[in-house]
Amino acid sequence: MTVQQPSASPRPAELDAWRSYTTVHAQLAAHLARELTRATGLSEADHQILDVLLDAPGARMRALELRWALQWEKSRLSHQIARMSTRGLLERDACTEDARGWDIILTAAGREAAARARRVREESVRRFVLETLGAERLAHFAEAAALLADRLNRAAEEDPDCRAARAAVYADGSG
Amino acid sequence: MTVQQPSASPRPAELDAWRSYTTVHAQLAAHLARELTRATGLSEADHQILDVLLDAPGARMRALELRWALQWEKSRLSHQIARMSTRGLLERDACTEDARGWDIILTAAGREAAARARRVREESVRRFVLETLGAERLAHFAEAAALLADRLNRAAEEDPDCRAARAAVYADGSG
DNA sequence: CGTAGATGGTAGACGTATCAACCATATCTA
DNA sequence: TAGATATGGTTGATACGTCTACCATCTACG
Repeated sequence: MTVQQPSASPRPAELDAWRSYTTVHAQLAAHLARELTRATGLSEADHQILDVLLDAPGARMRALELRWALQWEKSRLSHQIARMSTRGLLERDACTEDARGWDIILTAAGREAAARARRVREESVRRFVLETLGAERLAHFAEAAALLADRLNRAAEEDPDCRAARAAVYADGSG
Repeated sequence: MTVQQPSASPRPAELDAWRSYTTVHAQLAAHLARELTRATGLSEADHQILDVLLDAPGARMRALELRWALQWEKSRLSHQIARMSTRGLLERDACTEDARGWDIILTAAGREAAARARRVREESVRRFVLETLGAERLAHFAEAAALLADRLNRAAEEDPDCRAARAAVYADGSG
């Protein structure tokens, strides 16, 4: 019979699932970012950098390592660090092992902001994500994320021009 | 005994799961956006607008409806529409039902770009997401997204100041 | 050694996202 | 009907992300 639908497209259900998923994800991310900003004055990007540095020995880390941890482009990191250091959250220091590189260090203010931001974010994630999905579903998410990370790494190998996923991705769930 | 770990924090596993998930999601999104841009010259934002309009009757829709569908802030949509109309992808037309509003219409070029972008994106999602996760796991994603959407709507009701999720969210999986 | 290529990081330009302030129209209420 | 308030949309400032080009240093290989 092949009933042709008037104007609606015959979109596969899977793609609709993907679309609704991405929409909700964007909203959730926006909401969490807004909560963070209201509570701490920090942007999402600020928080990500601070949070990684907070766990680094001596609150110090090479820019390169930061890039690996966050999977950011080098230009993005460079700009972000420049902005944050003018705000006194971190400092650059010469890197001994490679004269091209820099060590990034949390200032006292940065350390405090990082700790505060972490608390706020943990609270938000607990309240919005954990409570809603439960630990089990969240674990499924992480599992799926690991699969996708593998896929991205494979793509990066096949197409070296694709910088999206060049280094190993932090998604194996074991730190 | 209480063996205190040297410098590593006692982060709950769930929060690590969340972090690795968000990192991978960001990477995947970046990768898909890059594929789209390379193939069509369109940004992710362009694509989202075009894709919604493509299914609208007459390829015409009120800006307000676009905002609902995409869950964007009005300022964001306004800027984006301004940019896209200078590129000839869409046009504004007076709205008959409310003199404050505007109808947004795809131009011929916009319609073509929208169709092309949709094909490219579907290809990418199929190749990266569907193939990797499988339909079942993706359905779980959509299901989880629906839960999160409910949670966001609830938050929006409780706190009217939170514009993040004011209107109904497209996440019930049934269009 | 010395040169060629790769790599860490920076700089500027441009597109994009958010916030706050604003204008015009709509709606509600006295 | 008039005034108060809410709402659709625009504007400008600012922060953010990406791209391209670039500089300095490192590494390989002659």
